[in-house]
Amino acid sequence: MKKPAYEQIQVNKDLQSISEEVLSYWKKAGIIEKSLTTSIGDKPFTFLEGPPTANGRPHVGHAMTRTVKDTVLRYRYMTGHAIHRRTGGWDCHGLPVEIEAEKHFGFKTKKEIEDFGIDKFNQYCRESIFRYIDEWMEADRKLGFWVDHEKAYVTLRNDYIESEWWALKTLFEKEMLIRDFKIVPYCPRCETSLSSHELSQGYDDVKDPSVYVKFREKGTSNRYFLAWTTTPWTLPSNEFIAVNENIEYAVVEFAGEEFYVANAVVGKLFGKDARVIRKLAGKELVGKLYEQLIAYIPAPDNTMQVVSGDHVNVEEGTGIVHTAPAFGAEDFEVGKRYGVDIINPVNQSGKFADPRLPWNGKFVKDADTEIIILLKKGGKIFKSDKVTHSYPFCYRCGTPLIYYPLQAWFIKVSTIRNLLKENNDRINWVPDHLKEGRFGNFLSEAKDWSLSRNRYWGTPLPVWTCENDHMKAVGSRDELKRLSGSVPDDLHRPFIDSITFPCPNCEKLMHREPYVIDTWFDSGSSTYAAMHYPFENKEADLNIPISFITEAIDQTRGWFYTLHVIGSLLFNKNAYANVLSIDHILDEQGRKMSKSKGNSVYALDFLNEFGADAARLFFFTGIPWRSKAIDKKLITETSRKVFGTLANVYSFFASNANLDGFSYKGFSGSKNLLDKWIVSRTNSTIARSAESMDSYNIHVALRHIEDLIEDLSNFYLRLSRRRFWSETLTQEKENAYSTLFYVLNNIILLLAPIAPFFTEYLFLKLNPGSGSVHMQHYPVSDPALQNDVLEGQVKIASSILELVRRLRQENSVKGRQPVTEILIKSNEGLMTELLEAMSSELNARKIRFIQPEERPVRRRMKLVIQKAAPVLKSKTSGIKIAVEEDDGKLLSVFQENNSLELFGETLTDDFIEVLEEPVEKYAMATDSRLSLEVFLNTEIDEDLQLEGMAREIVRRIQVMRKEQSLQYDQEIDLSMWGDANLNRIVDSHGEWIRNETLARDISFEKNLSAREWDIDGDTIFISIQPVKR
RNA sequence: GGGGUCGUAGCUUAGCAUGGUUUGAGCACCCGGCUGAUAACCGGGAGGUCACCGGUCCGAAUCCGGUCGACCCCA
Repeated sequence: MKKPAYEQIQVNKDLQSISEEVLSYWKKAGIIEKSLTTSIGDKPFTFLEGPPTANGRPHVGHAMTRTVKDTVLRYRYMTGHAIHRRTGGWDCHGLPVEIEAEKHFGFKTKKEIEDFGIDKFNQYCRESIFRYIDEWMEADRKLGFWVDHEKAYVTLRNDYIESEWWALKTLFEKEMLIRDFKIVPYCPRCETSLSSHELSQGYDDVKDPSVYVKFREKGTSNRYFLAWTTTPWTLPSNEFIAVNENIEYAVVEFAGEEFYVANAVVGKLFGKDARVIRKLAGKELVGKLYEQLIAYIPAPDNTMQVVSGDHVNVEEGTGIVHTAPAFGAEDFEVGKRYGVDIINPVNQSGKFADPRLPWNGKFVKDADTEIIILLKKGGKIFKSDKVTHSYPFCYRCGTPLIYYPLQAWFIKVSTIRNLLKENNDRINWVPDHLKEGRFGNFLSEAKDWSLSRNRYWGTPLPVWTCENDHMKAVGSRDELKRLSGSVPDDLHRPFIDSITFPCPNCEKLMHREPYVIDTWFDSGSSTYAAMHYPFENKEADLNIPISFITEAIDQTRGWFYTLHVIGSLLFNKNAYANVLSIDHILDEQGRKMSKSKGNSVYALDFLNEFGADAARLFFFTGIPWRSKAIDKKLITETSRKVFGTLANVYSFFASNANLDGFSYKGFSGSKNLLDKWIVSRTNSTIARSAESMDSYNIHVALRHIEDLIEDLSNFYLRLSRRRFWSETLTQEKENAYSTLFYVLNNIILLLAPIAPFFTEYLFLKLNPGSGSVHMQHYPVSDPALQNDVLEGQVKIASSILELVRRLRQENSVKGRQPVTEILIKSNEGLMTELLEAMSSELNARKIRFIQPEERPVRRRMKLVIQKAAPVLKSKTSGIKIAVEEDDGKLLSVFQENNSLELFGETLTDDFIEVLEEPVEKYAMATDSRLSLEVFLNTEIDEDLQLEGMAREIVRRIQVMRKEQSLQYDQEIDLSMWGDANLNRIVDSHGEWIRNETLARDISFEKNLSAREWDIDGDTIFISIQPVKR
């Protein structure tokens, strides 16, 4: 026997085993390598992987971003793009890694780390960051994420670090990288400052003291400046109080004392008892002096005065702001402006470290209460309370942050805001509101980037200084070697720390500034550092702007931002051209996933449960940039709908094609109208799908493809089935096969970027030995094959079918029972051929399009009782009878005059409604949208009934054939007997029955192997015997 | 406090840019049917103040303003 061309499949095979089968095929055939190293076109397209850190397990959100990346890349491959930089990347440095290491060793302070040894500590960090690398790889494999992991960039490599050194030196020489004293958000536990993006991740609501403090005006006995603070521990460091020159202030007498406050808050603070003595402008307060509040540490010269500050407002507090230059950015600026010494009794662990203070040694926040009690005793508190407000915490260790003066290195991002905005104009944001919204606003307010970290595991800052404070930035290993004579094998701390060299200016020994840099600078450098630019590769090889990046929404202020800043600074252009930002996946209850809640779903578990293709489909169900909850039912349902249907269609195709010995040799068109239609639908879907994919609306593409699958299965195939059953392989049947193949194959191609496993599986069944679906060209729509008129016609046709089905249902006329007549009223006619294609479904002797006036309806009037009765009173029932039993005469009067005189009453259309109902025998259904009306003649005469019975019998025989697993072309001997009028059925429809069931002849001989059937109350025995060949 | 996104049936949602008859689907539910793809499929039913209020307009789910609620970002 000839081997069938199309391998039959198990229709309900689970996706997981399909995946495994495909994975082993890919491996065996080297498909992945081929795809990574070749292309089917040379249009340029560049990708950049946003590097994760592999010290945590990949969860379902990672699976989603990776799916989006993969889908776009597969699509670009299929559209003839040569994809550059299709490699992975791993982010290695940073505080989170160090925190893990500290936990491991049980360290609580930096001193413990240093005593232990930075080399050993960093060695542990280096190992720990790849703790889950195997799980990441396995998840990527199962997900089908095709990137080159072997060429992945790794931010801890010397080459990567060296590129960053080049960048930092470049910035240093442009004076964009500077050292300054600044008040920074600072974690006293980690003993490091935090960048604004790190800061932003740690805000939380917290209860803090809310204290109104009385600063006594110098030279008065009872007049005070009233200031508000939530950080009492900063009060010993108070040096100024600030007012806004443009605000109106008042002097208020209250409980025997006088207070300066903003006029706007008088009522809020003092209630009705307040007596305003006088009002004055903020300007008049500036320069007034006051007495030091807490005098353990003497006030420096030039302090304890009222100063002016634009940041002061009346929305919170009193309009008078306590100013401690050591602990606030704006406060620090004031101190700088007045050139005063700073009172900073707090050490870098966040503890008071001044023996003059009674609370010396305490953590600042723990000293709050003691300070408040002290002030209360001194009568220096007006009011003390608690307030809940949002306060920053260390996003890793949870310690409350403090603002603290540190020497630090900055990139002066605030000076290039305009450049950042200009470059942003060149970026295509998806969704586009981010461009001007969240991202754009952030750029407009870009802050200087605090780059340095007093930590260990990170890219070392390549700046050396000498005791005369000369500075030297080093931009490469070679340069370092020239300067110092040696370069360590590992550029990390502590090895780099011991490298010194004489100052080019003063010959004094230069030491490296002891910092590592913000890890966000690492990942933001991937555009060039991943390629060891400029030491290897030219700028053109970097392909900046990168064509496409995508990550989750949180990267708007993270990686998207740092890439953009660095791209603007170093290359004066946008780092990427298209960026897709997706939202998070929530748990089944719609809650955010988090470690602390323990509700995280891990990528591998998710993939194992549903299969990669189902998971991937789910990621593109709904809008990717809107968060969505995991919905198990939805996942299985969508997957069944798409893959189950395609498997069924394929199975139908394969079994019939094999029977006929059909094999596909290209699509050359078909004259059959349904063929033309599904081909048209295919081509319009291709066009829509490609357009959506090009604009990164992958979910829209998927929706179009799903619609096509629905049309193929539930309309095209349903109506075309009979064409595949004819005896021999005619040209007409050949066309049907090649059409079905063409459509199915195109659907597989369209779906390939989204569901790589299942499509590969079916593609290879359809095209044995053809390598891989993922290396085919994405379909291109042919406008010549699109036919909008035809698509519109089929919409009407399918609506007619639905209406007829409904009518049959409502009138208990089975689908198999032929009817005499179906009448259709439609504004638009229907092509005859289309009608013919539908005829077996419609199952009517006659189908006729009619004019509006031919509609078999009768009009009659109805009295609207609710409205009429109150007016007509006792005449109501008489009029009701007259109107409703009208034989048409009254109606024609009413239609002519729009009113009717009856029993001395005038009935207008307020009271009378004209109804239409089908005349006897007919049932009516309408589709108002397409303005269709369908009438079904429900009268079944004996002749029709016999035919219906014949059909019922045929169906039973087909079931028996199937139960006996007969081949479709197996002939049978048939015998039947029972109480139905079998003789007459066989007389009139025997020939047809024999044809349909491949029965050689029909007998009425009783036979023990017969099966008993009940058909609408009649009992019939049927027996079939395969004919031996 | 500022900014952004969103609010349509029990759930998931389409439609909204370019306003136009009764806001479409799918799931779930109930009723019925089909059976040479069959753990598939079809028909019907019930379920909507399109968050609320106001404005523009002949006409608003759609445009404008405000309110409320959810989520996110910033301070």
